Amino acid sequence: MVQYFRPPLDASFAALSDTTRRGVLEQLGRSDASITELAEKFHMTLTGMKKHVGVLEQAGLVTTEKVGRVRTCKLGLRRLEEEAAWIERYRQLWDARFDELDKVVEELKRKEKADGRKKRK
Amino acid sequence: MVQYFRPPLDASFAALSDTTRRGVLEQLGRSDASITELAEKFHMTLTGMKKHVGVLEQAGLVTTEKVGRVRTCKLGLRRLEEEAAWIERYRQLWDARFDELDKVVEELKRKEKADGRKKRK
DNA sequence: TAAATACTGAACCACATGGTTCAGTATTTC
DNA sequence: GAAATACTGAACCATGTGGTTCAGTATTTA
Repeated sequence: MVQYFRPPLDASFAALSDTTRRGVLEQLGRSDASITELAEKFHMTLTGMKKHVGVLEQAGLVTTEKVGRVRTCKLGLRRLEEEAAWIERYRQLWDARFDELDKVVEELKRKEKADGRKKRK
Repeated sequence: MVQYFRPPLDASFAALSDTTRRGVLEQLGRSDASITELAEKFHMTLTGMKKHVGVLEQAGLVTTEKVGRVRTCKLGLRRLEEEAAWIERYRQLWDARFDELDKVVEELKRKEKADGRKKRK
């Protein structure tokens, strides 16, 4: 819970690596909610949900405000831009890498053919 | 390390939540590498790197093959499509949500003005 | 065949995670 | 003012994480 400092991408990807927390984000995308409401929706104790919200808050994905006895949770400022960008970059790398491998395979096939011809000659 | 079963998004986001592992993916995007090579590049013991590769492998992000005494690591089949899609969907939710809030704020401002006029009347 | 290389598995460490219960405190509500 | 509500913090639990060391095994190389 303390999590003194983690690179932001580490923290947000870690926050996203739990089904419940992704669900909470989706829920908050539809409407703000109190800890109690979230705990009920996700079949969990208040304390348990509070911890999840804490993780999301640390990652900048959620902000909360307590008014009276109710703490209301909303989406935070982080819009997953860096995360989307990292993944996009990776996908480009991946595509390039597999294209390259395809070329190598093609090259091998061509050589094989040439070899076959040589041998047959 | 065992990780019997985790929803795929859980596993891949968890795999991405570590700087070293993201680095390994970027490296493998440039060229395949042995465990030893990766361990050196990331200043870590062989055993330590082997664990990271294990996590990436479980998440489908890396595949490995051992030939002789060398285990070679390459990018796996998972291209982060579901991950990109989840994040994209979230960003749309986020935008919609904040547009909505903007409207609410506008509405409040308009009412305030109207109230002001009433009181002054 | 001896030595070097490359990995592997077990065991350990400190700390994080995802949950719980229990015992509060602060705020409403009746 | 008593009771209900909403949260909070501490403590606990089992398991996971990110690393290590140490003691192997298997494969090359000289």
